[in-house]
Amino acid sequence: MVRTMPRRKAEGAALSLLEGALLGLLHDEPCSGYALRKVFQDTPMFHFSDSPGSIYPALRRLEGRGMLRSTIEAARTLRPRQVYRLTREGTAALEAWLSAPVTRDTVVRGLDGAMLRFAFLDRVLGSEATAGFLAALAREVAAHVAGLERFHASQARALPLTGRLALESGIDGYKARLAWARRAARHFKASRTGPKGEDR
Amino acid sequence: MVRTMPRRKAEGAALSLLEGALLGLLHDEPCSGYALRKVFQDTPMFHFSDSPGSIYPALRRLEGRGMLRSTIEAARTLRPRQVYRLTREGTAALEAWLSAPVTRDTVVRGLDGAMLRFAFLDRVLGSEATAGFLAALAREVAAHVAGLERFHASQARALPLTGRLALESGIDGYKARLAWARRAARHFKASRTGPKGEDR
DNA sequence: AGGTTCATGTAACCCGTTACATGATTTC
DNA sequence: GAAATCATGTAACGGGTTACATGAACCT
Repeated sequence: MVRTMPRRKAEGAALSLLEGALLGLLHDEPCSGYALRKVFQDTPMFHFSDSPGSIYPALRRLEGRGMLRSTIEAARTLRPRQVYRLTREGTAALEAWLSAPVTRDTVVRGLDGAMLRFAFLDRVLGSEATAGFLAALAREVAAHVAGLERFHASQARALPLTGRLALESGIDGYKARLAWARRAARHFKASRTGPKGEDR
Repeated sequence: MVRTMPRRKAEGAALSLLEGALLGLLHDEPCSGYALRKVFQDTPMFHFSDSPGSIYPALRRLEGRGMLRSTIEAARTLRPRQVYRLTREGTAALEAWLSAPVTRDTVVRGLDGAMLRFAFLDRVLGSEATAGFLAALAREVAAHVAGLERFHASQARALPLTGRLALESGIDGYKARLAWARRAARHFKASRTGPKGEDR
């Protein structure tokens, strides 16, 4: 009676943040799992676990899904490195992930995913798409801020002090992101470049 | 760098964010799983999944750990509500979770957990502890901002444009949180109250 | 010779999400 | 009497974290 449907395993094959980050980094340049780990270790921007238990399985999964191909390099040196590179499908998946529309949900679920996508956008999809992304992000963040402020206006006195302050903190954070998005849009337009094609 | 903590090896039984949120809400007032779900649904501050698949199992787990006790309030209406309330151990666990020191890790792992804890702090631990929390948070966030700015200064020109902008966005966000924490500390001191609740 | 870095993995657990499922009660 | 809401659950899955494990190479 339990249907055990194919789950949401549809063709979309949405990427997790970690998977998106891996594909994005590998788009910039092919490298080994260890090198990716290092990036996570000493890059303060996006904190994924730098432990092998997350990266290696994720790489395997992506390879299993046909998005990555790995070749063992440095065969002579007895310290083999397994270097991963994007396949066409991998590139397609990355592009799909990056071009997913910025919706209310993107904002509500926290901006981390949006910022991660942004960090890869121009090199994969070009400046046009990046500008569009920023515009959409600004729009949605502004809408969310408005919503939060409505909530604040109507509920503030019903909330306990710390609850109210915590809410205000959230509003402040989103406002900062909004200001940034607008500034980045200007800043970004200043240096228009075509989509860099480094693949192959 | 700094290794993370031994996690939940011992009886300490660290709480997940969801569990902390549930205990915090139930500390304010006992209620049913459905009511908690509603809170998650229409409170924009902290978005947990409002689906039953997360809340009910979590409540069960907490009950199994002796932190909650549930009573069925069906009475006349033939629609039984299972009302959860904190036990002494639950209160203790909540207090322990809230009094965990604010460390570098607290900040690096994203401020969501910190803000969630803050939202419950004064009603559980009183204003003294809340003030201390804000001070510690400001200290750690300031340190993290400094670290990010060092990284920015040294790496900015090595980063691609969007990468650099994303980093700056992160810095902006933390700065907003820092300003908030300092403001909240003042604001908060303005209305000192003793720890609310039945501890007297 | 011994510690650190390079480099890759496995095993177990936890738990959040999605989807499925049920049935009573209120509301239009 | 249909739709929405109240109210509670289970099954299955994915995947991130922790911890354990191995071994070569490099530096001192």
